[in-house]
Amino acid sequence: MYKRVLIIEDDAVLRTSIEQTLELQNLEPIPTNGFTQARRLIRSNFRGVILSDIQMPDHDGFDVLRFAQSCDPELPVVLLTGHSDVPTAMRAVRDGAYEYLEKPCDPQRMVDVLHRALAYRHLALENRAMREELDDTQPLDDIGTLAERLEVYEKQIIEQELSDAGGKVATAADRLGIPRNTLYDRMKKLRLVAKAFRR
Amino acid sequence: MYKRVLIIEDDAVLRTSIEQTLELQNLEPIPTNGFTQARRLIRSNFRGVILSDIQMPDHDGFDVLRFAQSCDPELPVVLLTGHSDVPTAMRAVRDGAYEYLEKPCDPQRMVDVLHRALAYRHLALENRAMREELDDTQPLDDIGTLAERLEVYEKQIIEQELSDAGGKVATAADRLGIPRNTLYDRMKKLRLVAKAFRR
DNA sequence: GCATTTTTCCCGAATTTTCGGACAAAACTT
DNA sequence: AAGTTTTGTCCGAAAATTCGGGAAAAATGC
Repeated sequence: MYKRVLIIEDDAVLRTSIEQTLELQNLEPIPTNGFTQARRLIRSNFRGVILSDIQMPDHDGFDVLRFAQSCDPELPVVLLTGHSDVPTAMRAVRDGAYEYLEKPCDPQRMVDVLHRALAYRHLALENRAMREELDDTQPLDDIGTLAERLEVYEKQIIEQELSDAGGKVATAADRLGIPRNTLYDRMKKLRLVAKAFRR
Repeated sequence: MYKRVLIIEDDAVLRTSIEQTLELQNLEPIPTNGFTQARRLIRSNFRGVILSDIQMPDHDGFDVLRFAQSCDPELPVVLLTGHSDVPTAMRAVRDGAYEYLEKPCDPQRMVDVLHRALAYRHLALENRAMREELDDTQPLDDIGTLAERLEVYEKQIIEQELSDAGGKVATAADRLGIPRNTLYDRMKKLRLVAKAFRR
């Protein structure tokens, strides 16, 4: 499970306090003092979540939220808010923030929320990775004759074995249980050259 | 995105009120008056989340939570709690509840939380489905001669086409771009019988 | 630069696969 | 129940693939 929490908080005291709380709960805080510092860490494949103060001198929590959402709509942003700003925070939640926490907040509450956000993030990225893998294997349907469809697989298998053997046709043929010459025959038909697999 | 929310609430007035709130937000409430009634709807592939009162005459929210978790640890359970029970609810969250809502709660807050829970649920089930699909395509490695490995794929392709054609060998052969007799030849070699694909 | 390995191609025979024709049995129309 | 379609099987010739031997070209090692 993911553990990284990108903290965006200008108040050094509060930031350190949060850091300690998270460390005690076996999370990995990444402290930053504002949007500018955090910005370069926010990307679509960030394996963690964001915990940002909503009121800050240079940029506010909404800037963080907007930027994070633009990088990845499935990157959870938890907002820290003063009591007076609760209505604002609730609106932020409707705008895509994952959750808000009222300052000062119960540490246990904070880690509960962050754990949920991390679980969500984990699922979202795992999902994305699997989707990509599936896309690779999907386009093997519908069209073409049986022999044509099989050629796709044959090509994949031979490429795999050739790649494992570092382009050595002899060993690849061995692992495939066929004579060298036969593999050359197949390679010619599939327009494969051993050179492409040298390492 | 999923919309179903299984409501477990003994107070008919509150239940109806929640129902209306959810319907207005384009969600699909499934009202029940208690654990007994809800139990048969809770299963590992339930495409929605649970919203349960924590204090009820027959069984309490913990029974619901325990049962739901035993069916599926990734099935979110949101608990409704009176003000005095907040500490209990927070403990429940640590025990696996997705979130708690303090009664009487802001309707907007409720739908926000439910939406998050539904999004999580959606990801969790999608994930599971993809994992199964990937497991199917995985065992295509390492062992056997080239011809043997290809036979696995050939079998899959023919099975697929035969299944689509409802066991009609002629149409399957057509879709595969080979004569009927050839398909019979292949089927014999692969020990496939058309009967198994009739519907 | 020279020896050795490896790639790549060609040949031809043995084997396998393809595919059309034919046909009995089974299944379905009407 | 007769007629039509579909299934499943066998045959045999044409086509494709396999595979061992061989040999030139290219790459690699020393």
